Amino acid sequence: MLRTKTCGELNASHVGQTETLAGWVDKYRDHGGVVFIDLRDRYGITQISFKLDTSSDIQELAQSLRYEDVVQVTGTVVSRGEGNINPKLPTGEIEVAAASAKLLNKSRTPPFEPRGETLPNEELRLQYRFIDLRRPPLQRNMMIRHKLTKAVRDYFDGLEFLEIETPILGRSTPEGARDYLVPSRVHEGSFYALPQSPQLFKQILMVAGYDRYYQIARCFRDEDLRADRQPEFTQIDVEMAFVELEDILSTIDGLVSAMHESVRGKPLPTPLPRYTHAEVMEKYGTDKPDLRFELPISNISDLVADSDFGVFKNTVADGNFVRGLCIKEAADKYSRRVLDNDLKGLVGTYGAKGLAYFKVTDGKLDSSIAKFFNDEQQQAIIERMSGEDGDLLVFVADTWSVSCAALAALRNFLGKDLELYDPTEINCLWVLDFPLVTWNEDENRYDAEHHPFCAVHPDDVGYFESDPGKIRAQSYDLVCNGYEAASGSIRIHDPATQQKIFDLLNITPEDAEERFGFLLNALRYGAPPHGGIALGLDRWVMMFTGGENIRDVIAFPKTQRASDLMLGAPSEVDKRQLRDLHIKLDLPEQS
RNA sequence: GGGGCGGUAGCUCAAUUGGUUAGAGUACCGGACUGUCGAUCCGGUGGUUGCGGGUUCAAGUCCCGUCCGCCUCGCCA
Repeated sequence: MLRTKTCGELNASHVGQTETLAGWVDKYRDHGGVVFIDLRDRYGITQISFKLDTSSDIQELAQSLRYEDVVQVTGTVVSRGEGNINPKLPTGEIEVAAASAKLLNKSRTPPFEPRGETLPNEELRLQYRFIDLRRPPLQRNMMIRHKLTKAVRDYFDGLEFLEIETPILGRSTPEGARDYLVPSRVHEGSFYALPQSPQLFKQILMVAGYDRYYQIARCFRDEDLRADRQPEFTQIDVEMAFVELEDILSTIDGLVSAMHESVRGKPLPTPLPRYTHAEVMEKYGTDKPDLRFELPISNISDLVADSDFGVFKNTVADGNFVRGLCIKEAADKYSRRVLDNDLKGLVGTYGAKGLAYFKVTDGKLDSSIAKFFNDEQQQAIIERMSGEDGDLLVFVADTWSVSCAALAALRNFLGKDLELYDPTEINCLWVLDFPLVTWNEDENRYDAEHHPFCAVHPDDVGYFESDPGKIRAQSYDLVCNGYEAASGSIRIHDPATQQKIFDLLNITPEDAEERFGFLLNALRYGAPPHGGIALGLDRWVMMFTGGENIRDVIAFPKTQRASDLMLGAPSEVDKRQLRDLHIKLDLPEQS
């Protein structure tokens, strides 16, 4: 070893010992006769002092050290003594008085310094990811990620789950997200697809008798990116046989609690609260509400159907909805300009045509449109929304889905802007009873809400012919801090029911055989009842680190246009490679 | 595909209504300094203002196009 200790572990108890450290120059302070180097590794920072009269041959080296040089230092651990202690460092009571030192590697002047408080733009950080990753905040994120995955493995190991890997080179299925394709050299003109998830494999593992499976699985989806979405990401993938919905939920309750304990030192209270899909859509306008704060949506459609305010009245008459939020003590928080521009603009991105608002003043509504509502209507609205003087009431009048999307977005904005919650809290809830299918207006057919292998709620089997939109699925989402943090379902385990679903989704038996034949075939050979779930590991790490960006919890993430700025990927390839694959490019004309 | 924000020294930023030689901090280079920890002090180097056009006596600034990064709508079974 080139070191005897790390830069984070020396303290007053080591005084007098001779130790060797190795690390990066985090900071240098050259006083002529004495040079101080803050030596950094991922364990911490230790100050090295070079007294230049003691040994002249290290003088030149000590004074030549610059940011990010890699050095090895041997010396005596000495107490810094009164007045020289640095309380900001865990190692601040001591320093290593260098007796000898060796430059292990000189660094070019780095484009930015890991210790800097102001970060350079993200383009540069991604290009020099190896320097960005030296920053203590990112190192901390990687450590939290490690802790979480270890907690996951320990938890499942304790329950006799097997960790089983599934292929990366798979087969394309037209449903769902766009696939990443890999051309086959051997099979001319054919392509593998990278897995969007190990969904079909894990079901087949159940048929194969591996009744408790998990995997920390890489998944790939060729869709546009977001702050919480990368083209390649990691799922904690779980499947269990001989279980019912309740068993999955309680297993995952335990997992999430164990994850929380591993990072935060204490378990989460379980069982985690449960809501129905209908309930959260009504109350929060989204299937992934952030319940670190309340701020519920109220529906006042019935109260304003007969008002003189045309917008509200006509909306209700068209069978649509007037819904809104009561923002406590916010009457003076947002100016008319902010309401009319910023907040209206916010709901506008979700299709809302306007944002109506009132202040509650002297027990009445106060705004330019208040005159269209009589006393009785005003009182009813205030009462419905539990309004009090000083509150701000805001409304969106639109279709159900637009009012949901707009108010959910507004609610999230307000929660953050008004600091309605503790940002370090981890708040989880289950959302149950999703609809099995949703009507696709464009394609004139039903689409699977979760995926086509999802079992039906036993009470709703009767709706297949009468009203498929009413069928509830045996599916469940785990929502955490407003993110979809896990999603799963009990699966269909007999081919006949599976075909019934395919019929509903307009997938013919021939289509089904073509696309999922291998699964259908497996189901015919003794498939046990089974179900599972997948957790988005990156998002969980992000929540536990308190971050809002998934790139900060992935060692080598991609940009919004899915490129790796460090690697320069994707890249063009050699003509010969294309020839081997029988691929000819047909690129759009460059202007 | 749509909307928004950004790109000026290695880095973080500034630059009035379009007007002198594009500045500051930091880094870097040289010098001074024996107790600093954002060390300090003195001096210096460093610019294709993302790229390409255009308007103008004059463009970092205005116009058109384009590239890159971020946020977002659509998209993500």
